[in-house]
Amino acid sequence: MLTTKPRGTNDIIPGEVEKWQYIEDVIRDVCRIYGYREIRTPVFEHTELFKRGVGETTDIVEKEMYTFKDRGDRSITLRPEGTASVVRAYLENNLHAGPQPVKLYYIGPMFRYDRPQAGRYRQFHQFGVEVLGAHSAGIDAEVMAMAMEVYRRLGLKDLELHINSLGCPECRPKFRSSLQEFFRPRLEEFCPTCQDRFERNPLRILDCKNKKCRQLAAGAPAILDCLCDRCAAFFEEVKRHLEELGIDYIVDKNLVRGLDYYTHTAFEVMAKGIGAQSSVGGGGRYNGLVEACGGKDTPGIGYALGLERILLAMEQQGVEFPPPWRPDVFVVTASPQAEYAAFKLLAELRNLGYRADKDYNGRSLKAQMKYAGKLNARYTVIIGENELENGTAVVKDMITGEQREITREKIPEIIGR
RNA sequence: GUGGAUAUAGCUCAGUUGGUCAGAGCGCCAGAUUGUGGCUCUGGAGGCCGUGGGUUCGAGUCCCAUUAUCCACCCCA
Repeated sequence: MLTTKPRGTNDIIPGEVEKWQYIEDVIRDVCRIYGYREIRTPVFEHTELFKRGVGETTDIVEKEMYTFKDRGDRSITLRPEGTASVVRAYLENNLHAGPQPVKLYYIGPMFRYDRPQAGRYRQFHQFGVEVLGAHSAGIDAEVMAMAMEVYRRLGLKDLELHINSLGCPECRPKFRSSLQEFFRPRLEEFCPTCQDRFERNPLRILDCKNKKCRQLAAGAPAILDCLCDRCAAFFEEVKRHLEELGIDYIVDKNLVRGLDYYTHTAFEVMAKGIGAQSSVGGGGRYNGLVEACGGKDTPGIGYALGLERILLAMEQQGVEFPPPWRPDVFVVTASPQAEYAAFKLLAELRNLGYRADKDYNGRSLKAQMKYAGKLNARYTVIIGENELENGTAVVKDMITGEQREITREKIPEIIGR
């Protein structure tokens, strides 16, 4: 127990963490270019926020939240996703009082009590963006374009962008009831889950993975056929914007986001070959959410991707990562008397900005060289009794094996930069 | 929450139908005549064979439970 991490969590250790840093760097670059600014919210919130913001009927709220009472008897929940917190922060910090829209992004850990499997963990990491205070097809397309740009820069290929429209509070209820009419005659034949969904959330029956349900739902009315004129026009505009950018998409009428807050655009990005959990990101418009959280009627759209899944996909596709860390210089002592001189030289090299290191385990010269080789040091600088007397050092190129004795001030001339 | 598979040194794994079965490779540490890495050779450290019961004269090797991991369902990132 003492040496075992909690189920579904992961250590990201040196060698691995560099990949994460690389991905995060790419993400932050894209955010800068697109005008999104970072927001950091607490990893835990009042439970009520997620119940409201994510939806009482969702699996997340019903069975996946890490909820506990703190010492003040408040119900606290580790965030299962990012949108609710961002909306809360938008309201609490009066970001709606500034210029609109507000374009935000976040990167950080999320928590869901789920059974772990490939690409799914109890603590996982998401990058997400939220745009509050804008309702236009252009911004919807921008969010999707930005997501695709992140994937592109990371070198991911063969991704599919699925899009759909969920309508608005005007046309959704009509669609909902026509769906129910369609399902009602053969309701008993659906899986228990879908029967349960029938009243609470008939839209979700559309993306049930159960074969039988899929067959039964085959001829179901499509939301796209039930959209009101304004919603239909908006969806066309979104598609037109994507086309202008040359972004391929697949209209997927079975793509749904279950909650009432979700409106209009919904999208999801799929990757093959990373296991059953093939979604590497998804998002959509939520024009009802801010109001549901106690604010004024404010349009919003967001998107999130899972860093673990991105990493899986990158590794599966054989994407090259930047080379790992290595010292520029490794300072070696050829005699115990040289210890202080070596220690001081090390400090000087670091002051000059070199990635420099030395041995601290009292190793022999040979072992120090071996160690430097293991660390993949570019150069070694050796100081022994001779060099102490002469005020010099031996600089050795660890790739060519060449070495020469020079005065210590000239070391930068040899090793460059 | 449901189902399947797996659990032997830091890592990847061997261990036959229960009776020297506690091993190999890699990694780690140290040497190969006294100031030098990457190749080679030699040696060393390191395992309560996931944990707890049971069967047996005797169990990594069979049975049960438990925990963890992996994969899938559900759902999602």
